[in-house]
Amino acid sequence: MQHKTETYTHPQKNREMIKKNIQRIIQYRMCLLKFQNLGFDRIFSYTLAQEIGVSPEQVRKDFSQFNLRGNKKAGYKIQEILDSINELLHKEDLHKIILAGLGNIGKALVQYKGFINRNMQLVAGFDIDPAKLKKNCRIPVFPPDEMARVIREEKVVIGIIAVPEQVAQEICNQMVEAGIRGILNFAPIMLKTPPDVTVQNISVCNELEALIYMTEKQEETK
Amino acid sequence: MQHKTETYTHPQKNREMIKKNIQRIIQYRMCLLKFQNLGFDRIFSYTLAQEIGVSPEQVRKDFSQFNLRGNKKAGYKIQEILDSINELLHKEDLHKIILAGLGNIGKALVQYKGFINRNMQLVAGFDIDPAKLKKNCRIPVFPPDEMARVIREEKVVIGIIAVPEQVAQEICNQMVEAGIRGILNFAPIMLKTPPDVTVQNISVCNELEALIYMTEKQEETK
DNA sequence: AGGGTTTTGTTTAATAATTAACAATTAAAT
DNA sequence: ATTTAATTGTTAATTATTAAACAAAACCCT
Repeated sequence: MQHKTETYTHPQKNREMIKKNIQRIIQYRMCLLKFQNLGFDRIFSYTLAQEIGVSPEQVRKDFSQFNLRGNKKAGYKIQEILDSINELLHKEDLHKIILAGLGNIGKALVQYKGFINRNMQLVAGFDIDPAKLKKNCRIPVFPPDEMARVIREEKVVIGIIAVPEQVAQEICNQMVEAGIRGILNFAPIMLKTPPDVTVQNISVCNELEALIYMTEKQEETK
Repeated sequence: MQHKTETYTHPQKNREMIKKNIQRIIQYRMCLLKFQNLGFDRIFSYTLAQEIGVSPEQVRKDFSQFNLRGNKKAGYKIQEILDSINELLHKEDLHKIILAGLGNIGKALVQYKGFINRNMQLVAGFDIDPAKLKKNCRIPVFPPDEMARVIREEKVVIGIIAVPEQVAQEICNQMVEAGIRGILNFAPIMLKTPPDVTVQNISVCNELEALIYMTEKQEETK
C-alpha cells in the first residue's frame, strides 16, 4: 500500500517520460510556426493533433502539463503558445555546443545553417586528424586534448559525438569529466555515462533497418 | 464487453509498438556483436539488459516475442540469436535505398561506408542542382524527374528525404506514387503519407533542443 | 546419476500513458 | 444582454507497457 499521495516513479523512467513529452512539444512548435506562416493566429487542439498525428486530448494534456493555456471556444493563440514554448526551452539565451569528430557527419553539422535560428551554436570542433584543423573555417577546430579546456572555458554543457565507434566511449568520458551534461551520440554504441548525464542516440543505419523491417512486415500481412 | 479473445488494437498504435520493439532488437544485435568480438559465445539476459539499459525481463520478453530462444541455465547462444535476428531482418538479401537531396546530409550519407556491412545500398541520388550530378561519383545522381523511373526500374521501396523543407512533401509524394513504402525523413516537417507508408523522422535540431531542456531541468532540480 | 542452482519463458501484477468523457467557460450570434 | 455552440482542461476509464514472480528446464558438480 502506498502512503504518499504522489506515487513513486523511478527517476530514469520519469526522465524518459519528460523527454518524450518535450519532444512532442518541440513538434507542436514546428507545426505552430507553419500555421503562423500561413497567416493563422489561432489554432485548435484538433488541428494541431491531426497535423502531428496524435489525438486532440494528447495535445491538450501535453499543453496542460507544461502550463500552456488556451482559450475556451477560441483555441490556442499561436504567438502566445510559441512564446511560452520558447520560454520553456530557454530560447532567450544562446546554447553552446561542441562537436567531436569532423568526419562525414561532423562536416555536415558544421555546414548546417539551421542551428543559429534556434539559438544554438557550434562553438568548437575536435578531431585527431591535423588536416581537419584548418579545413572547416566556420568553427575553430582543435586537437582532442584541448577539449576539456574549451568545455571549461566556454562553459559548454552539450556535446555531439561523431567520432568512430572505437574512440566514442573515451571521448564521452572526457566530455563528461569536463562538464558536459547532455550528449548527442552518432556512434553505434551505447555510451556509459553517470545517471545525471542525458544521452540521445541517432543511428541512421538502425532507423533504416527498422524501416525495412516495417515495410516488409506490411507487405507480408497485405 | 469484448467478444473476441484477442483484444482489438488500433493498427497505427500496433505498428508503433512493433517499430519500438524491433528497434530494441536492433540494439540487442549491436550489443551481441560487441560481446562476440570480445570472445564470448553465450550471454545472459541480465548482461544484455544492463548493457542496453533495460530490465532482463524486457530482454527475455522481446526475444520471446520474436521467437528468439535461449537455453535455460546457459543463457543465449550469441551466434544463434544473431542468425535469428538477421533472418528476422531479412539480412540475407540486399536492400536498395534511394536518396533525395545531396546537400550536407545527403553528401554525408553518400560517403558513409557502413551501409554495405548491413546489406543496405544507396543505389541512386537525386538533386535539382545540375552541379551535383557528377560530383559524388560513389553513386549515380539524377535530376528529380527521373526518380519515379529509377524507383520502378530498380524496385526500390526505401527512400531517404534530405531535401529542403519546402520541397520535402512534394518529393515524398513522388516517392510514394512511384512505390516507396518506407521513408527516412531529415526535413523538419511532418510528412503526409498514406497509412501503409512508414515514415521515420530524424531531426538533429529537435534532439539537441530536447537534450538542452533535459540538462537544464536536471540542473534546476539539483 | 541425481540434487542443487541458475536462468529462461510465461503468467500475473503494477505502473504508465493514452483516450474518452464531461464540466466549465467563453466567443459569437441574435 | 442572453443564448447557443464550441472548445478547453481536468478527471476517470481504458489500454498498453514494464516489472515482478515463479514454474520449468537444464547445466554442473559431487
